[in-house]
Amino acid sequence: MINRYSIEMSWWIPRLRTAGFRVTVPRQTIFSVLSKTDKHMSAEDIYMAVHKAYPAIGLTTVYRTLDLLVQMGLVLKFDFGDGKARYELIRGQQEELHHHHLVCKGCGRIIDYTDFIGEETDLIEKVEKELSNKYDFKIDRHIIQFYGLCNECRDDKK
Amino acid sequence: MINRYSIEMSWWIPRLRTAGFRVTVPRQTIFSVLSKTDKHMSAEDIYMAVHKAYPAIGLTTVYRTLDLLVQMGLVLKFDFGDGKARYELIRGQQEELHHHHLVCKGCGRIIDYTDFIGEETDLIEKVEKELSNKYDFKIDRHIIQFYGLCNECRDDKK
DNA sequence: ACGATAATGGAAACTATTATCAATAAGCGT
DNA sequence: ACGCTTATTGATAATAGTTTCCATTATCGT
Repeated sequence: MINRYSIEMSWWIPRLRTAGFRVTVPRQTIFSVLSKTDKHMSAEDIYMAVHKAYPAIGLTTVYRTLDLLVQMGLVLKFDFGDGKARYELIRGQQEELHHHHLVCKGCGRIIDYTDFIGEETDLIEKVEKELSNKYDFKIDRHIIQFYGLCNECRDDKK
Repeated sequence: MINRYSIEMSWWIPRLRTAGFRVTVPRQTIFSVLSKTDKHMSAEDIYMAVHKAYPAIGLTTVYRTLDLLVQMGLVLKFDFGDGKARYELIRGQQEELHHHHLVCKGCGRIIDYTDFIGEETDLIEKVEKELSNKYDFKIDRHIIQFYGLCNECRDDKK
């Protein structure tokens, strides 16, 4: 199995160029890894995946590239309370792709849920508008997360 | 100014005792600091405040005591994305004390808001119930946070 | 193909937090 | 009030994730 994360032209490359950044092998590889998973990978996870295809790419570059992608609004960075950041490619702004997270405190499993997302979004928008006015904030992001124990982790404790 | 965080008998002490824990000077001091602020203090912040009254109390003990208070459900631990945990005493479970957070990514200012808290709580409960069933989770906690820039931090960038 | 300079990689630095362990002190029975 | 048992403490060292430094490399406009 060679080069599972192959490099190809894709929509985000012009965005990099337009913003004045260079299109490099590490950047393309990291983006490719993110685009091919539905997991919530840590920097280390991404580093290891990238490492398989291009062993020369360093962990530092992974961190830098993730920061860049976050700055550019192509990637979301999450904290699920286990001490390491997780990254997720934004695939679109359509409602059906937007989701929030349900996290198991036992095993760290993360579930993307979309149930009630419409209702949540409506309320979020309302609250966001109110808070923006009242506290004179420019709000650009929100977090909704649920924490608990999944069935397996619950059974273990019994 | 002596002993700003003085020690007195309070409601949480029986709870410690009942749970089999000893009531120590560090624990009382740390609790007292938390009970006298509306800030969202980090472990270091708390350590420094505690240090003024009792210089002998170490940072390790602050961390341990905070963990204990979190385990006992007396304190909430938050992460606002700046790499250090923040702690907040739970003052009651009444609706008017429950709140969520609005965080400035510029200066780190944190605003407790209660606007629409009722509506949020209703929706949260509904979603929580649905997710619990669908994914067989026992959910015990949720996070709702808004991130943005406050007026000052926004002006700086212009 | 050339050159300016953005980007990279490895090592060291940094930061928040946790583990170790001998010394201390809370709270029991007396 | 006095010991005694053992939970708790505090200083130090260790850990983990992330960032900084800086000499080397590689992108891309010319």
